[in-house]
Amino acid sequence: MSNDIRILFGKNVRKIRISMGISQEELAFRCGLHRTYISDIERGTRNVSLENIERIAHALNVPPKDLFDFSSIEPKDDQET
Amino acid sequence: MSNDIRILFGKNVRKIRISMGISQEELAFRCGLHRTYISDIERGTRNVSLENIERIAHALNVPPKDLFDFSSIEPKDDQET
DNA sequence: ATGTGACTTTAAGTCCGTG
DNA sequence: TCACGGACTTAAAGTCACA
Repeated sequence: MSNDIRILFGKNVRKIRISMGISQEELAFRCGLHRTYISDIERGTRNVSLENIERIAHALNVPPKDLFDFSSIEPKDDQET
Repeated sequence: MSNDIRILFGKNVRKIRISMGISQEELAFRCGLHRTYISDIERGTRNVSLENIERIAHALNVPPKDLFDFSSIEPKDDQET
């Protein structure tokens, strides 16, 4: 079910934001984006475009591709229990 | 000058497409997107959003984050004059 | 087989609010 | 501090004709 790149992307944003210890509002401010928009993104309800991906990545101090690293969210079902 | 994520993204799409030996038209078909839209993306004139990023990545048989791996395009010579 | 300007439709992104 | 809705403006999606 890889349909939801929006969901995975949002989870990554949230995870990194939380790890930085900042609020959605603070992240929004650092991105120059709207408070409610960040909320939407984290909940996977928005189809974010390239330039905003970059802005968010920059505000989170990570390269954009880190926001697409879903390995820690969607573990490889490799059956390594 | 990391402003141009559109450019870098487009270059990656093109690079991978070429390496697959397919045309823009063929890629467009595999993505379910329009031929001219792919052309625009590769030239960096479009601000592509998440779902189309995923479609393109899928059509190119790479994970989305590969399209954000700019290391081979923007070599790291940290000479930021 | 691709680049490009123009165009219409759809969704991105803003801003007001409430619980 | 955040989820979420409604209404709004701007930009992305998607298509075309022609170079």
